[in-house]
Amino acid sequence: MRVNQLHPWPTTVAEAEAIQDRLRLHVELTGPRAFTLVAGLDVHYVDDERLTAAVVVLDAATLSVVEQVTVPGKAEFPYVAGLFAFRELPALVAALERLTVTPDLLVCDGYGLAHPRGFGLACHLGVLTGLPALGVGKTPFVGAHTAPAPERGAWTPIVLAGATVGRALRTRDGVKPVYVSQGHRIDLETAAEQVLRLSPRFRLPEPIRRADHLARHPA
DNA sequence: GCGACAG
DNA sequence: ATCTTGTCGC
Repeated sequence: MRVNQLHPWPTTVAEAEAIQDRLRLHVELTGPRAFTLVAGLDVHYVDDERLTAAVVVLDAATLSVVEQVTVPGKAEFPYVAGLFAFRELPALVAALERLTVTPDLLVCDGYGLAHPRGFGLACHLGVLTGLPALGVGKTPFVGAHTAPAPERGAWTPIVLAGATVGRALRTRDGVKPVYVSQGHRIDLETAAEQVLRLSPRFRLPEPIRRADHLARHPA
């Protein structure tokens, strides 16, 4: 698939934050409610410099693999919480560009709106590609929330500065929740619904599990 | 001011 | 992210 050209790459924290503040204005919080091709994205670090980006496209109805791609790369920015996307974005974009199919939805490993400046990795990837995107975090990051009930499907809002920016969502009975937030062109209800539907068996959505596995064991 | 801080 | 054992439960 085709991805818009990357903006000039930041060298400093201030430049990176300025890019987030500018691109944030392009985020759309509503979009399609159903999808046919869902992509999971993840990165595995070989060492402090080198990494492997993986994208796996699944049939949304059957969860079977339609296409998968890995791309070697390097971390393009130091790790700074809140600027995490700048490490992995170039490699993830390169992987997306190698896809012969265009997914309907990007399921990203990390946050979207639930971010200090409201522009996490899922928003960034969504805006660059123009595709609906959502973020799934494994640990709480920003905002306040209470623990959801222990049953699969239970959820509580994540609130930041008085606004709801995501949901703590239980995808398995008695297992730690995941943290869902909107990336681009999707509403929160749909994002949470998709994460639950894509996680029929394990805590993490199948697209992310597949991408994680592929990134660790490149083809 | 200090510590904590998505992956 | 990663370094890491055994243990419990499906």
